[in-house]
Amino acid sequence: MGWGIIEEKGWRKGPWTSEEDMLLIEYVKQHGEGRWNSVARLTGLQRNGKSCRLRWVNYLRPDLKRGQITPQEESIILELHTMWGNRWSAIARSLPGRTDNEIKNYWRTHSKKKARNPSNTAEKAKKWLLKKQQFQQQHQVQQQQQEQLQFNLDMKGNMNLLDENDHMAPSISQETQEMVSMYPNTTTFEEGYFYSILNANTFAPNSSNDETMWDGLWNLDDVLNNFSAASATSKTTFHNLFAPYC
DNA sequence: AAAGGAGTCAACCGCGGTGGT
DNA sequence: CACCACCGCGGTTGACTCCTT
Repeated sequence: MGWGIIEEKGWRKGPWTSEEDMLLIEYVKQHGEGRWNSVARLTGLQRNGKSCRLRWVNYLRPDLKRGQITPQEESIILELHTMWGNRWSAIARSLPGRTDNEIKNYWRTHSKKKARNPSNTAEKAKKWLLKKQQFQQQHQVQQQQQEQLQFNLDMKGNMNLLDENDHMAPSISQETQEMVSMYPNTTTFEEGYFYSILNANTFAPNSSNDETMWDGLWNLDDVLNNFSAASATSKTTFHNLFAPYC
């Protein structure tokens, strides 16, 4: 690729030096982000606009988060990639402090691991979303029937009617009934479903001992971390993510 | 300890979109 | 409308580091 060389138009290529970084930071301080092609002219930096923008966006920006991707971020990346595919910049916008390049690299690294691993995360995610849809449909039917029941009760003013109508319980799947009845405090699909798999172990953990962090996402420990350990942030994040698609 | 392979990350390239002239 | 410059995005590459044998 020719690292550290001067190309024909006079632009430097390859790794950035600390001096170059300082020049670029100073430029952004004075002029703000953008107009990257002016950087060379105004600072004497021998880098083209593209290179400057990339360096700033991926490395020098002060709001960048350093360090490893957290399990929460990991779960968001997984879900968003399931929905949006390789739209790294869109995914990055949902993860403050992370860059598209970082997420892309992370995904590639972990998808390589997954390629060698027989368990299929994408399939699991699809199943998960499908179950969510089924749950929502069934829950909607249930709610409608409950509203109808309440309406009847109100009309007749007879509370005893409740018992008589018990046999008319909505015909939801056994799985969903369990989910709702066993975890009455759950108010969302995510909570109910993940609590349910804690018991039912729907996605049986892969027997391989060498599971990666990526696969670990679907293991119960992470389910607990993400949804049941009073992680309001996590729940809110998921609600925000899914709300536009519901 | 050394060599080779695997993993990680920064940076480049090409392409398409957008806005100005 | 056409052209051009700029910008942003996704794919890819290569250097460096870590791990395994």
